[in-house]
Amino acid sequence: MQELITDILKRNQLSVTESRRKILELFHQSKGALAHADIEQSSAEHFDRVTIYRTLQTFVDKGIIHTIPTSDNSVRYALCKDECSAGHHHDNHVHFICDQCDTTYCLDHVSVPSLKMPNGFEAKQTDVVVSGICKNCQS
Amino acid sequence: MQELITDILKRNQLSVTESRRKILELFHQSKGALAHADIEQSSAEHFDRVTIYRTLQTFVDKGIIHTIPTSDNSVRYALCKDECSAGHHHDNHVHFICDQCDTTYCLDHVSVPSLKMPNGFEAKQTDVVVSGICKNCQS
DNA sequence: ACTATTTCGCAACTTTGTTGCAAAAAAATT
DNA sequence: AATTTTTTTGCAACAAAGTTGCGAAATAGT
Repeated sequence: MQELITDILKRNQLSVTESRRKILELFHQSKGALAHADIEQSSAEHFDRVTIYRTLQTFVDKGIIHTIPTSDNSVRYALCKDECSAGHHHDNHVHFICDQCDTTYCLDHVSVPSLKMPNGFEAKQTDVVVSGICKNCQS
Repeated sequence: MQELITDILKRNQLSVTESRRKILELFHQSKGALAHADIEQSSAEHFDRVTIYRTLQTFVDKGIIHTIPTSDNSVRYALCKDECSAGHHHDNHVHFICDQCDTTYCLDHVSVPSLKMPNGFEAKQTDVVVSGICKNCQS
């Protein structure tokens, strides 16, 4: 695991620091997306708030993670797939947010349908966020 | 115009106050969605920040406006269509945000496709936000 | 091992959103 | 139309979220 993490950082020309390794590891351990607060409250480790903000921004810039638009407008981040590269995200999959446990999933195998835009509108990116009950919360 | 505004407020059992009339009027004058800051910086009128927050929340509760999920996670509001009622929004249309002028449109005639969820996931609501170039920014 | 560069953590600050409460305005009542 | 009741407003104070500058510390390059 440690080697994978270090490798990802190096591939993206980032200095391998403890904060970056630990935060990236959190993403790899987590099933769903993480918010800034999730990382800050990570009991194992204490990270400075500013360091978290800067690390997340760096990862987004490098295409390691991407932000997920949520209906309650809170910022969440999830790992990108391999196709993403610096400055160029290809996250055309659907996101799912559970109403009960609030976990955010990337549904990699549900792809975004292409929609016909009205005259004059040119679509460049489509974000789809589905909410409902996830597989762990089904009674 | 004033009568329409007053009528909407009365239909929703809201006291007709100056702030509510003016803010609701802003929405009716605007082509796109409005953020809190747009209303606060409305040159014509000065509203207290707190009043704006509370008025927007009231309008959302009554089904007069709805929030739009954006990829940059800023909160925007737009007028609901007639079918919306208190506590029960029916905004299953697609939203469009222009990369250039940042205007947010409700594409009322583009409906949200239904997607097949993976086993165990139960979809309750689907939000679609398309970004690109709007009809006013085409060169 | 030493030097140059990058990153971190602290402090201070800005922006965004919330809560309690007295004053003002709107609605209901007489 | 005047008075009472209810609702809403605006202020202050606070809480949360995010940003910036800068010296100290850690990482990378030689």
